[in-house]
Amino acid sequence: MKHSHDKEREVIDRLPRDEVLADLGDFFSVIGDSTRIKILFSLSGSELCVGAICEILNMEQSAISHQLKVLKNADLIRCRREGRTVIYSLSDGHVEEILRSAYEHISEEATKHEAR
Amino acid sequence: MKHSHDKEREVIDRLPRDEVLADLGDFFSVIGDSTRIKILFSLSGSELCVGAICEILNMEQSAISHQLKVLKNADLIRCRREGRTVIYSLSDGHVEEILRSAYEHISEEATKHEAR
DNA sequence: ATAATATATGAATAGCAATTCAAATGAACA
DNA sequence: TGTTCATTTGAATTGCTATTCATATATTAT
Repeated sequence: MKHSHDKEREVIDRLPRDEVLADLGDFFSVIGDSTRIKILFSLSGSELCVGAICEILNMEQSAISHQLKVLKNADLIRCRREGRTVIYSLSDGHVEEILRSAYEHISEEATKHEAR
Repeated sequence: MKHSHDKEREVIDRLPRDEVLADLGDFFSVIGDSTRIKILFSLSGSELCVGAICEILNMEQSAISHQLKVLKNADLIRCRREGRTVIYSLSDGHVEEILRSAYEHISEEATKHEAR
């Protein structure tokens, strides 16, 4: 007969490595902030300079700059300088895909709740 | 000639509603924690009772219970009682899809960095 | 009813993270 | 060079959150 802890062993064995799990957590916590989510959605479809993002989100420039740095460190966005302005854009399409997928998930949950 | 703020107006107009953005932020911050990520991965493929999750993550029961509650409030997992044990499982396949998609994103980023 | 097992809950603590404020950097221009 | 505009940076503050500890609830067995 199987030992009672065999099942747990198996689960542990097919868990991704700790480093990967930490990276995943980091990734999601970066996009798990409404300010950064807004920035990402703003950048999806159009690159923007810092000042424009400030006006769109109606937030102080310093706050935006700090958050842009977080997004950049996580490789979710990139930037290029053009004269005195710095223009930010999404670094690849993967982020948009994940946002869209989660957006659908949220929408489904919402309709489920409405149905009650 | 177009007013310089027209572009920003357009971006604002096609931004999801504030409530949706907040929900998205909440969703990602729920899965943006390595403990909760581990729980979700553990539950993907096998339902588990609280005690088993504690052993798998090697964490105190109370900490696990608190995090299970967060995941349950976010509708990411559900549970049923069976005798004195409570068995948790993922609430739908959407979560696994998002995890997998992010997992791929992380992996790609990792290889990009190695290539440098 | 009492004990034992499994899980949940509430309060407290400690660490982290978002924003603000003040100052610094970088680029264009007079 | 000095000035202005656009953005970044660092320090300080404030609010949030994960964990721990102690306790409560629920289920089963004696």
